[in-house]
Amino acid sequence: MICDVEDSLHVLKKGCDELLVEAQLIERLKLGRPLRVKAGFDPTAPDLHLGHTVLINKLRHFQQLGHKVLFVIGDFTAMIGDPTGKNATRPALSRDQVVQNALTYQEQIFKILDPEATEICFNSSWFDSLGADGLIKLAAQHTVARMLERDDFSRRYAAGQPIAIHEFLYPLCQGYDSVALRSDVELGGTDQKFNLLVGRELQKHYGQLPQCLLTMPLLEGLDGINKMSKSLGNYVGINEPPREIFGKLMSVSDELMWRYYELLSFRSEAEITGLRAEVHAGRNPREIKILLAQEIVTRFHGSMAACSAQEEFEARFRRGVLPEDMPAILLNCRDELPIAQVLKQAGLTASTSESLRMIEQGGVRANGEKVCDKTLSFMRGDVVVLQVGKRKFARVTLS
RNA sequence: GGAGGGGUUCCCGAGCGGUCAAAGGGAUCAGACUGUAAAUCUGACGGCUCUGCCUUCGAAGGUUCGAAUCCUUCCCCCUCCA
Repeated sequence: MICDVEDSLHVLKKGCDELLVEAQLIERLKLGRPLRVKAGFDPTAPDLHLGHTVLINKLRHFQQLGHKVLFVIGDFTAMIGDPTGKNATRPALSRDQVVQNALTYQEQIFKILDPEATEICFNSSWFDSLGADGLIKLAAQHTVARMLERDDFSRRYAAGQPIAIHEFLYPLCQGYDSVALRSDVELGGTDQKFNLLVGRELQKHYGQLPQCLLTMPLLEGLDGINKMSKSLGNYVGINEPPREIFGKLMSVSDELMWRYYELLSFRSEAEITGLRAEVHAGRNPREIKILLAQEIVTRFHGSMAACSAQEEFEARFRRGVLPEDMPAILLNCRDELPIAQVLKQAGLTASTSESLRMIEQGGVRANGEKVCDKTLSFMRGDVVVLQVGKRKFARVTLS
């Protein structure tokens, strides 16, 4: 199972941003035992998105080399929230919610990871018993000056933005996870480097061999600028319906597509280089994007789903065909209801004002016909297929 | 504890008594075009019983014919000094 050290290292370093400290990792690989590879996830957002999978794919590499994955669910640290400039303490999740979210995680990560070589841990299990005195001892292991080295803190400090004291606890607690788990390696995004390093420091303080760290590049979201995150709404969730995943991936810019290939595709570097060459030679990037969308949908939903997602995409956006399964909405009305109301009540627009705007802009269709008359009304008993923009549909029945 | 600066519509950010539902940018949405939910261009972007009405500029009061803009109190943030 445990392969040649040099080969292992090559696989593990592929696509990674930084490996610290390489020499130490080599030493550990030479020990020939399965390494304890840690990665932490925040249970407040149980829906994993493609950004998370960059890391999970790397965990998979470790498993393929015979190592053990410690999948940490940060139910304790979630109360703090990783400092991101928002100084609001997140509400504590109930035990039930955390367990529920953890189950969702499992279901999702085991589409990539091997359950046999994965241990799921909740960090509340060691923090609950740490106590206030333990926390103070932990906090005594680090200084404010060191803490302010973190770029996020230093930037905010310099810009005169608030930093709440509890935010300092996050790196400490994440670091303490490594102590509690005696991790050999910790993975994280590049934005996690500071936290991962704190783990190393703390392990030394607690008399352990410091973990090695491996950072992975952050995946840009659909906008191509910010990192993929749920709160920014630029994400592709792996539990989303196949057609959504497919469509979102198709909406990525031609340039960003290559980034996604690098970080998400299981294709070899050679294959990807080949595809690039083809586009360079004149092949339509659209086709290459379809390949990517198919690969990703297949990974999470199977190849059947990928095929039908593609068919539907082509039908809808190239040929303008209405989708087969659109939400059926039943609205009550006394005798007649103006179209602006119908659109709002059917959830196709957020407000009547928006309905009217959409009509003005020519974005509304009723039974396939463009609606130009804002005063159009539907009568009780009418059944109408309404469309707003290219992506929102509903079959509305008035009763 | 003292002194000063600041809180504006989803975000950033102008406005500093009327012409302000509030410049500009970003995000978003719609349309055109296309190679796609790419790119580009155009437009929209508080709500409503929509040629008018209602609510919004940290909160509550007040001055005024009229306030995001002036005053008072309160809440919150930042900087410097202690």
